[in-house]
Amino acid sequence: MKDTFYITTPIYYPSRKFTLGNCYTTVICDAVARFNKMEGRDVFFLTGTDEHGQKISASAKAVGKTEMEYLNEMIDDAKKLWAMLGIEYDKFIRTTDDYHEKAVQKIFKELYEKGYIYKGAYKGLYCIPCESFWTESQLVDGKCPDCGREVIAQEEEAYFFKLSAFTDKLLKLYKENPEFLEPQTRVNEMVNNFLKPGLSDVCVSRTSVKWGVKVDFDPTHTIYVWIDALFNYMTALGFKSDDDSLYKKFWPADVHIIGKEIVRFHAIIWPALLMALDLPLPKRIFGHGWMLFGGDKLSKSKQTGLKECIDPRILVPRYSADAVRYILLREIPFGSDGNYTTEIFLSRFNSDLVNNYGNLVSRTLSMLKKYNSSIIPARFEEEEADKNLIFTIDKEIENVKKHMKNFDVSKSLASIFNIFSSANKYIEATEPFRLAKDEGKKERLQTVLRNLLESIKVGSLLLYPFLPDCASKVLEAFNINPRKEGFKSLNTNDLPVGNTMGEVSMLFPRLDIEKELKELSELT
RNA sequence: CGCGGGAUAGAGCAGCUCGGAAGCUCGUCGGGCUCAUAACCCGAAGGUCGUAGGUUCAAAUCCUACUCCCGCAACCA
Repeated sequence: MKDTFYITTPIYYPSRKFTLGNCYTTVICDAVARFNKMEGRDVFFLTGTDEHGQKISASAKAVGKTEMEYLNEMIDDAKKLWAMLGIEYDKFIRTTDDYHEKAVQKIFKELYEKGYIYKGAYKGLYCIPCESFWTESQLVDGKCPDCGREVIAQEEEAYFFKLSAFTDKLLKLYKENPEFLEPQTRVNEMVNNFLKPGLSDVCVSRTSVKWGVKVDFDPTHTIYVWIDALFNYMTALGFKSDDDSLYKKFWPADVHIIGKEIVRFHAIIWPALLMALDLPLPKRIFGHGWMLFGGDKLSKSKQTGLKECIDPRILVPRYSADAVRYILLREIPFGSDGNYTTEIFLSRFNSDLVNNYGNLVSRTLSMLKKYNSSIIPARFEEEEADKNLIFTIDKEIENVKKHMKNFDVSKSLASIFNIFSSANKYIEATEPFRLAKDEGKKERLQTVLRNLLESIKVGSLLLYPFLPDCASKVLEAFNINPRKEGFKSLNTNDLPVGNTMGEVSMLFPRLDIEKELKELSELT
């Protein structure tokens, strides 16, 4: 039986249109999912939306729509966005899906029956006109952050989950499984901030929130976010439904990729809930950093008023999905934050995609056509420069595999582009354009061309999970279908001698950065 | 003394675990090449490695104190 690989994005909250930040997480997952498919695993890639809670009701109301009308439009937009970016998910779960709601009710009841959920009182600061509870820190000048009116201390009946019972078990989990939560710095944060002081029980139902899943044995209560949202990772596979074959096949998840702001819920509440039900825990949780825009996190409320044009709905049609995927995957270092500006985006586009990769493909195929009628040549005697190139390629293949085990997409891309860069240097070292002028150097010329083709083939295969469109285009010229063949040709010596190479049209057009900056600023 | 991360060339970063001649990418300047999308290759300039002390033959790296920036701080999606 094939290895399985189950990977998830968080379920995003559609209270506003999705941002480049949401795209970041999703594109990482897509690249990791595709990479694992290429390595031959049976992959299941889940994404979706968290559709309950007060804010959804409020957002719907603000535009004069019912919750479902509003949500359907948002989800439609989200799915279009994922299609635009080439996201190939296997399932899109919505927490308003019928099967999910039913499963959540069963899970809630089971936790209650096992004694992990009990009834208590939720105390908070309440704004009567907004019907919302706020915490001390959320208040603006001591008033409701939404409407600016006075809040009053109030309490309501609520169910609580006995999170406090899991402090030691979680400490043990982190200690025994250093891979469970990464990067390591997130573990320190969790341990120092939450586990060492001891966990408190968390509120898992509300009577004041109406838009959500009802507690079936106590319908004045709505199940609050934790249990509703976190269990999507299992209900999406049919957990607690009539057909749980996917659940049996894929759970536990190989990795939940999440943003660092929700590490706490995934690394503390989620495993505790699963422990309470004696269910297997996800194998790994990876909390990535943020894409910063001029030093700020792109919160949904800050979308407007930015100088940069950061709307993927504008950037993708203008520069291609691959270009946007590239900047997202390349610019943010492993696990920490990274800066985004339009200049960085455009300059990486030109220097990496156009000059390094695009131009390498273009100059190589042009020489092959001129000097060898586009026919794939054989290798003859190997020289020092050839050995160095092949050595670099073999080394980088291993590096990419190693980095991808740790979800380090940025370093993986750096390794891949090092192959292209080495190939460009190899051209200078071997000067095939000069060899072509000397009849006696025909074999040498063929060897050089062959090595260049192998470099491009290997680099493009590795690149496919990250930039599927341009890589497919190049691989097509080699008559390779990555979807079918995976990494079968991931070596430097299997191109069939005598086959004719296909043509590759320009992969990325060179951009005039000044002009683009000007035009983009006019769009915003 | 709440917790964590950061401060290294004009910009963005690596190096710090296990001290031993300061590195990468982009930008700038000079040169080369001509197969290529004015691209590619080579070279150069540019840094008191946040500040002040300490340990050491030797500190970006270890220790102490301090300054500044960022995130988190419990029901925030």
